[in-house]
Amino acid sequence: MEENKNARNSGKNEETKPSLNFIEQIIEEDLRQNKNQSRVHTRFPPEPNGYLHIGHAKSICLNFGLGIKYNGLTNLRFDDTNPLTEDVEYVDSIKEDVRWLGFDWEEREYYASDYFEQLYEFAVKLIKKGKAYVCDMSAEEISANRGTPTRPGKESPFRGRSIEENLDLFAGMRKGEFSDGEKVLRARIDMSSPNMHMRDPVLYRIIHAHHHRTGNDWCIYPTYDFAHGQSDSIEKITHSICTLEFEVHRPLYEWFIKELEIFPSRQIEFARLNLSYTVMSKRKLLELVKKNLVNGWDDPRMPTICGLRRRGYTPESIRTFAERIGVAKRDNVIDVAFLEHCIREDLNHRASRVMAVLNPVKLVITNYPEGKTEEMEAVNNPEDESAGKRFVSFSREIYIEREDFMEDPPKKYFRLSPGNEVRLKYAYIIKCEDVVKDASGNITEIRCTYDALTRSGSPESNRKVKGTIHWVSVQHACEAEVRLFDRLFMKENPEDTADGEDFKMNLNPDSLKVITGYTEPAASSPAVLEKFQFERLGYFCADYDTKPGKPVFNRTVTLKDSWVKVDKNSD
RNA sequence: UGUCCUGUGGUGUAAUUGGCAACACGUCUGACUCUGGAUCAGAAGAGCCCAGGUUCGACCCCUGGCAGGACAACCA
Repeated sequence: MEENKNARNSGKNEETKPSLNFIEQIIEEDLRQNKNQSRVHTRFPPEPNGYLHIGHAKSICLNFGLGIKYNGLTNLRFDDTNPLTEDVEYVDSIKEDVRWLGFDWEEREYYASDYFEQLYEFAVKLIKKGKAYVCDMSAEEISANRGTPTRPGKESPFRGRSIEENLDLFAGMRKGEFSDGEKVLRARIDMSSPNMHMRDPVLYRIIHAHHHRTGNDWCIYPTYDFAHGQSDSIEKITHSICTLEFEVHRPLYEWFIKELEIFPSRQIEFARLNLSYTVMSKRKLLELVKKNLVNGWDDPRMPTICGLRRRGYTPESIRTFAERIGVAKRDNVIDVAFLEHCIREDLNHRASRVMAVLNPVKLVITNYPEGKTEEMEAVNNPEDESAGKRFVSFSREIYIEREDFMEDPPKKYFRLSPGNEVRLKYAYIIKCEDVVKDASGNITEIRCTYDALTRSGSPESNRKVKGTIHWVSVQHACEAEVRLFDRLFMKENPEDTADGEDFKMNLNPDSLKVITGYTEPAASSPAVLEKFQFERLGYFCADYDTKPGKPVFNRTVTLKDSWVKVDKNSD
């Protein structure tokens, strides 16, 4: 007993080996057995019919991460088998996003459409083996005859066609002798299989449409089931990783490998990412875009990669996020707070600090000489000395946040209030002497005095005051448009709607607030996507809409704020 | 009422593959602080879906339940 405990403890202290997720365990077992000549080859296989989102990022990081970890390769393959929904616009954005995330597929950019000829030959092979047939039933008829999960289906009357006839008909399909929907090629498996996907699945359908890569070369297109696994085989993918909903397809995936006698890629399924307060389905995201409920795919409130990028997320933060959420087979919902934690953690180390006042109220230091200006030394990043220092101009009139002043403060309020002292960051300790209000009682000006001995850095500046607040000199302030984002949905699970209601009911009406704020000059002409921490407020990054002299900032995330809790508790 | 998958603190992921549960986020204390940030120290929180069984011993094995999810596009 004692010995066991000691052994365990010492083992823990020596090296806590990062535990392997179940996919890594499978791979390492395969490696141990020297499968595939100990080769690891994965692929990321998006369909170019939409923009990538954070859920895809999980898959990208997983697939490319495995390739890197096991010294293998990872392909980028576009699963472009449906000309009706796909477009080059999407392949371009997908490539950009994968690259931005920091992954490199080198020369291995593949397309399922590149394999159309070979896939066609595979189909012919199946026909010749008597394992596929041309069926003349309509989609509705096929569906009606497929049965239900609990009831077996009925065999197609065309199931018994001769190999010759099937070959001839299939060739005719390719040649364009039939119209859309007139015929399909089906696998001949088992109409009474308990697995719906084994009930003579459709392999090819007729679609007279222009394909973004093959143009009008084809009018028959393979279905997912007949394209995906075979593409894996063609590329000699060792581990074909996909999400859970394809689990029931695996028997079919393996059936094709067996019947076609092709490279046995191994399909492994994992649970897709769900994020609280977020919808992740392409269909729903598309709907938000189409109905202008957001401003496009790259709206900073969107969970798309391009949206997160515009919001101010870094590739590193998304990668560590993807790594830390882990991979398993059980359904999961990750708290967005965790994503936010990852970006804060990253930005904390790399974002330059700057002072900005977003909800300004003027403050006049009555005993400070008019016209005088001082240059206050400020640290660019306390977490990174190499970020250096800068000077911030200080003068008699400054802006502070309205929230940093209260006429009737609660007990634990550390900020400015009548008769109270507070430090102006990098400057002086001031004391509130008076408040000026307009006719309706709104505070228009706060009047203070300063203690000249307390200038930051000076020998006698060490007097302690409870609060430190940020400020911007009125005379030196730079105007900026600032976009404050909040979560897009008010409900933790936006798809959980009362009967008949739509997920859009749960949209947060206040997810975007646009204001004008003041920053110090250091943030007056940011590069696009340049990141800052506005002291005490949060992380912000320059939006694409930034013009010379007209900065636009997006709030990436607020800083953690333990005051809101204190405030709430003091009610 | 078919087949397949899943079921560990609030959330997510672990447990050297049978030795009474760890890490992260979150929460709560306290220290420190010219960001009520960061950092540091610490605490609470699951007894592993349930019931049997095997075993000296089970989160890990067996049996039976229960719960959740996936599957009935010529989408992927």
